[in-house]
Amino acid sequence: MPDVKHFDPDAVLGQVECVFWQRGTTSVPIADVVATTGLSRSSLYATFGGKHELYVQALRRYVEWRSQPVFDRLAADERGLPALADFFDRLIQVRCEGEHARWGCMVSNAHAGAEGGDPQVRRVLDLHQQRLRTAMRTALDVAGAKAQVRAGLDLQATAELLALVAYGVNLRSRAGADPAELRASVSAVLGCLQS
Amino acid sequence: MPDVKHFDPDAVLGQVECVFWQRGTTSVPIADVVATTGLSRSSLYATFGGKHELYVQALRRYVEWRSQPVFDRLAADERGLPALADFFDRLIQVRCEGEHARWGCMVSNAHAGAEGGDPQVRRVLDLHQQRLRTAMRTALDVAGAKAQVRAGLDLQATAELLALVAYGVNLRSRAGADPAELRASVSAVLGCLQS
DNA sequence: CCCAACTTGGAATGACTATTCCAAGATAGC
DNA sequence: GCTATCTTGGAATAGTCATTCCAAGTTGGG
Repeated sequence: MPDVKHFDPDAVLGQVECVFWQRGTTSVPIADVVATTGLSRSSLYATFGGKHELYVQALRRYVEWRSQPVFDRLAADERGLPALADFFDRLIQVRCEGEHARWGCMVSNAHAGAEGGDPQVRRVLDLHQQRLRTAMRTALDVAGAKAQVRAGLDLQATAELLALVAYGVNLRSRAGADPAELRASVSAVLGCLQS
Repeated sequence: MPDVKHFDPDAVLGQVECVFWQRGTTSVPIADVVATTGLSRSSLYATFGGKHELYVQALRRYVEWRSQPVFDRLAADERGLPALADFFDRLIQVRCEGEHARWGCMVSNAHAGAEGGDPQVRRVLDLHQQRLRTAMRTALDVAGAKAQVRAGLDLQATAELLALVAYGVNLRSRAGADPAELRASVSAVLGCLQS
């Protein structure tokens, strides 16, 4: 005989994700979350728990819904080096224009903020890093098999390097970096890998 | 006939810089700054203004005292590619061990936080980025003149790339990245540049 | 149609925050 | 040593924050 929820928890979590993504966690009062989602404090606390648990759930949603599909696309792209170029092109585009322009990456932002101190958050950050590196590595393996990259390259270290570059793009885009310059930097590193 | 200050403002600013560097700005109550510096609220406000102005001054101090000397050393190092390797070696070491281990870079941290929204902060961030890129470019020019790097390299884009890698190192080090992996990534990019 | 179980909105709470203010203390020139 | 002027410490203020609580409303099975 329980009453049913009058809203869609996952849709709400998506809105919360956007707020925290753009503005971080400490600078968003719970009142703003209430205003954004349209539901009341009671419903928020009853459904998601406190502010911190809400943030963690939003961060997890970001990794699963925003990052993972992009990583999957990269890993599934059989073109090798062009797949990597495509990944970075899309990344820079998302970071610099459109709905989420200049928001950076929610995971990158969490690295720098006080959120990173929390063990739960740290685990999500590590998961994200591992998945990104794995996707990079997969694409690099394809590129290696196609002899698109120089022989004798340390593919694992290169995968990690490309992940670092992605983090750099995320960071600088938030501060208003010129997308053309970012693209040139990516071209520089991908060009260097080329055989 | 004025009384003289009973403390050294610059030494105090150094302490404040460390607190904000490690913990960010929003998660540090002014009470903690008072406790760290040992002086009173009155003296803090009278000398530096409010919390935000204090943060900006600390950030500026960080750029001038922490970043700039490192950039200068890089730009003055006439070895070319080894100078860049040395820069990254020292960077990773500072970020992963010693007094400031896992603090990241105060400027990188500011990129991701809510601080980046402030125009004054943004200007410091851009200044830092420009100086870092310039130092990288200088070292790359030397490397180019010595024919240490591949011909036909876009040196400006490569300088920007290396800056992005540095930001990536700063970010990941804060989340506990393995210094050996970071070093391998740096080796990968520097190895690629080599002729 | 009724009722138990849940949701909801909004007010209330209590802790914490940045900032200001004032009386007391310290200084350096005269 | 005296005094004008600044510094200092701590209390006071006003605002904001996350969280809790309760009365009223809503649901769906019997």
